Amino acid sequence: MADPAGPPASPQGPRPHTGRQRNEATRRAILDAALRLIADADGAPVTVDTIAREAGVGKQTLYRWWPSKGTVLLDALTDHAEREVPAPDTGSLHGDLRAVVGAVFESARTPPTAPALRTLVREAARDPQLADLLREFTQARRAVLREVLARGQERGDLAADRDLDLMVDQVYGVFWYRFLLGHAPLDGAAADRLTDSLLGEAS
Amino acid sequence: MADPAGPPASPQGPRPHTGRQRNEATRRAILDAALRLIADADGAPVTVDTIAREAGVGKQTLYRWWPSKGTVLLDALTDHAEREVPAPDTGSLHGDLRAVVGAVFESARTPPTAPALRTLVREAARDPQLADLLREFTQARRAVLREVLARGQERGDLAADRDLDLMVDQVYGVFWYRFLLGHAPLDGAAADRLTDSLLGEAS
DNA sequence: GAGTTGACGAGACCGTAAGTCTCGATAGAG
DNA sequence: CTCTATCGAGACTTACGGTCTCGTCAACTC
Repeated sequence: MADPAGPPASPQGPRPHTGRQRNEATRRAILDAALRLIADADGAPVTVDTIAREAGVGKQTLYRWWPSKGTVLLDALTDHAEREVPAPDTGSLHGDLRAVVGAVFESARTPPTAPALRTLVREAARDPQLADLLREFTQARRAVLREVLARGQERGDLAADRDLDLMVDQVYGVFWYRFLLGHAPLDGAAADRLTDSLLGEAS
Repeated sequence: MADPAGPPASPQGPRPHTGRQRNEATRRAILDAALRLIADADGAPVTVDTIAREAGVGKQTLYRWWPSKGTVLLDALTDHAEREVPAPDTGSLHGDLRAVVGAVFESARTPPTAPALRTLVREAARDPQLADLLREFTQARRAVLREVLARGQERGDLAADRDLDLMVDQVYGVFWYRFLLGHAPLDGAAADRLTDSLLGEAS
């Protein structure tokens, strides 16, 4: 009751906050350093000590705000990447599908996203918690693709008995497979052919 | 993996081999222990010390014959798995493709292959040399699938302009994607639908 | 302004696991 | 019998994620 000038929207807090406050510049420095290192070392492991030193920060500062190294890396990536994935609307299923596939493929070619993703997947192989977060991160992108397919099915551009989840997995399966192995390109031509293949249209 | 001491057909060898010889039982014990541990701990990391202790063997004995932990694991898996992958011949492209896809999917359900593969991929994420070996291991299986598709294309069951490499990647992409994420089944029904999807046949 | 509180940089410290080194014992070849 | 390479055992080194401590410093309260 004795806090009339306190922060608003905090009717429950027994004590709002005293003491030194979090330094935003420090947060940025850590995220920037992480992204820089993650992008430079393509796939190579990035250590916590390196991030802290690069950011000019103590390790404890890092662990005060993030529970693990993986969450820092993921935060650094998502902070840079767009959280929103716009669903295309070109009027035709073929056009929409081609747009989404192209956008997915494109994301793997623009640094620093590509090397960062590679590093992140490497880390996720050892860190189950990070693997969950990464799944959640990709969920939005999967949902957009599935939405496009469902719309096409409603309009009758896609057979009613097609397995949409399988089609989504065909796109993301090819994407990750080629992205991680690097044995075949993920360019526009590949996007064209995959789109045609999925819709049963031999070009 | 390492068998440089071939007594015959060695006109160049300055000294054939003196001293105590390699104990075959020891080799088997290591491989068996590795496979057992790899299968039990589904995806969980398997340490070198554990393998050595389980096999009743010194660590140095292990490192005398294998250059790294990953190669031991891969050797344990390939020693168990069939190196030869028979190409099916059902007479029709659809039948052959369905058979290969089904076999690929099936391999992920029979222990100890499935958990071993999972562990191996985890290790490969950190060990580039193991990643190469794993790629080489899967190469034979990819080749079989591509062969089936090429045969179908020659017979005219598949449009001449279809991208066979992309089709192979669709199969293995879906396989690995679902195998590692586990968000969707890899059963016979999925194999049916994937086969139909690839051949443009709405069932 | 004085005092309290919590963030800060720095770095010692711990646990774990891959890989190396050493040692005494042992087994096959000559 | 001797020479040499393998064996089991385990100490040791290195690397890294994560924790703990310490002295300092900034923001908020009284």
